[in-house]
Amino acid sequence: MEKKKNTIVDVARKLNVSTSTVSRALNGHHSISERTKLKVRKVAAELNYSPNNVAASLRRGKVNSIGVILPRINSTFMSNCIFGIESVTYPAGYNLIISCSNEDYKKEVQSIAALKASQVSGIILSLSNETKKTAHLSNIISQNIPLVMFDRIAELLNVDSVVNDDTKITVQAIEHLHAMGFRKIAIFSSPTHIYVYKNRMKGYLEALSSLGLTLNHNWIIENIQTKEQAQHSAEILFKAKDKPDAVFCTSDTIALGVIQTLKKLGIQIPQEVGVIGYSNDTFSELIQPTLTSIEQYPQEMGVNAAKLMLDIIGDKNWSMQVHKQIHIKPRLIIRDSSNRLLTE
Amino acid sequence: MEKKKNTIVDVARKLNVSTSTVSRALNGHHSISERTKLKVRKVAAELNYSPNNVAASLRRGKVNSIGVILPRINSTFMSNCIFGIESVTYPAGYNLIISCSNEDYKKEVQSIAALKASQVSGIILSLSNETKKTAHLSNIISQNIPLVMFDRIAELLNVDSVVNDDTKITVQAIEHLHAMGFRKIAIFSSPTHIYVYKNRMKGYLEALSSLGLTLNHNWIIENIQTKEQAQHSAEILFKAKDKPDAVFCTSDTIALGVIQTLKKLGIQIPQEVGVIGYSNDTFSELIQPTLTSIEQYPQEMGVNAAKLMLDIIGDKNWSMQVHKQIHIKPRLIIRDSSNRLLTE
DNA sequence: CTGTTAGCGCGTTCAG
DNA sequence: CTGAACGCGCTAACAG
Repeated sequence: MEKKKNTIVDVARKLNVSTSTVSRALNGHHSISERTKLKVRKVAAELNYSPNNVAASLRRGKVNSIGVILPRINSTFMSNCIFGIESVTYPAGYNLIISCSNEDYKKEVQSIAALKASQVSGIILSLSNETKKTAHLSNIISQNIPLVMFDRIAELLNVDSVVNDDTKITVQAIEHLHAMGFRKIAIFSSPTHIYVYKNRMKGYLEALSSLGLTLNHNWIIENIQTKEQAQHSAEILFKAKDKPDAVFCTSDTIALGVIQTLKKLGIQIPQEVGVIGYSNDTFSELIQPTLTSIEQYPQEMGVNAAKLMLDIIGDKNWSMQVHKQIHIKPRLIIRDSSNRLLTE
Repeated sequence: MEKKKNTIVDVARKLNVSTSTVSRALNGHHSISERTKLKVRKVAAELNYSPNNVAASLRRGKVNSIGVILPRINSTFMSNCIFGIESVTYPAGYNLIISCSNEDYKKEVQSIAALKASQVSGIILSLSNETKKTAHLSNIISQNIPLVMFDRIAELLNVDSVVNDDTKITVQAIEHLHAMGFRKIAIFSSPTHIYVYKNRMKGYLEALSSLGLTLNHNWIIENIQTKEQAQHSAEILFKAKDKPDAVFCTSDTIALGVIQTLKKLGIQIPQEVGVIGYSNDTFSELIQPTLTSIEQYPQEMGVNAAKLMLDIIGDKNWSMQVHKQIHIKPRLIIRDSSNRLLTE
């Protein structure tokens, strides 16, 4: 019953060859005859032999796994990123060790340490909300462990990364609102110390300035993280005297909250107020009114982050000094919530 | 620059102690004085020493990772399951190696082999659509590698598992339709060779029989996998003479397709036709009409699958002969798409 | 409380 | 084309 697992020694013994021969045969070494390879494979299968990657990794000094640390795992955006990453790393023979920081700085630091201890070939990372220090990342870099960041990157750190052109697409979104006749545009944003939200805010401000729209500080709502917070802030804003006529939101969830509040207050969308979201979540084309949003191509982001990682791992002359940044171009998807032309 | 990583030997040398002392100190062994522990930790930090888990795992004969194989990774249901799993395995000190079978039998088999080679402590699995043979699983079991299945389990295999009471909740859903006055109830189902769909179909048939409703074979649509297929089949069904007055769908995506077709055909929901989905996807409460659906508590399923796994791993006298099955009770969430009382 | 010794399973020299 | 010998970094006996 409780027989021990067969090792390479068992296979070798049964064939009366050395373990080196078995090792080479199973790894497809060219200096082994086809006949021997066949025999070895046959016996290995008979014994239900499965190579011990732990031992192999120790010997090789190299592990076939890549670590991934994400702020969340159960969001449309992030799960599609993972999907993209996996589609590249799996065919390349890498395991994916996934860790979720839960937007918690401490857990992010611990996860980094755990992955480092596991000797992963590299780490793909998107920062948690709470991460403001980056010593844990500098540490990784100084140890020559390949690091690729995506979406929420650490701007000041010199690493390979995959990002959206958040600023540019936000400018485009605001221009679209302007073209639809909206002039009093508010923004509901998640915390702007985070790279992507900082850039969206930047785009908002740039667009307002270049379009000659007045900037009203009461219309800049930051630190919105949940639908409930969005509803709350929207209720206050739209009951005030000085109301905006459009809201640019840095996520679809926020936009959903805004829309729900506007409906509750009996405000017509988009006739009275236009709304734009961000991320193109599944529900955005299903709600009433359908939500104008920004497609970020998360799967593509994952694919590119993984490719970048494989490039680094495979590149013997990889220099810490040179870094690539891949820009994935997002797309503004215009739907009813901002489209006055449809209704007037 | 390219200095080699510090090992336990470097730490020991610097302190003029043995490697065992360092090892024990860092692992919190009780027979080491606090003073020594402190000194060791200090020097380890100075040298930026990070233990090599690969070597430790080889020595211990035990790896601190758990493998997870899922048919998909970017679905609300599955990503919430992962979230639940991670919330249990992380605090217990396990890495999560995630692999996506992409509903492909071959990839599932390969992933099993890869995880086995990685010496994972156990495997948590939900079957791919295409999996009909289970030799790869029997193999795992025969090697005493803990296996926990959830949701789409292999019924004939004797393993620990976490499931919903699909049959019972489906009966309840059909009874609800009956209570709302629907009598001609159709079913749109994904392939019924898969455990969960088989049970939903079973519940449908049981309920029809016990309620004394006539069973019309034209109203049993199987093998629906996508929204488009659902739309197509709904179009045919609702243009036919012999129309049902309600549709029970085995997923929200299918229900969405049905609803879209009904709207297109100008059929009133729920006045003329009632619709029920399955999974309680985010969009189900956001569409028009809001969709009656079944909450499966995916996060709970993940949590329980992970707990089951830790139990097995921790249990020295674990017997292959005894298996637990945890039932997560789903909940019928009644919304407008089936609720005639609201509208009549 | 600490040190010595041995070996986990494999891949890779170096010899033939 | 194949074998012998070594050691990757660590932990667990055993010994003091």
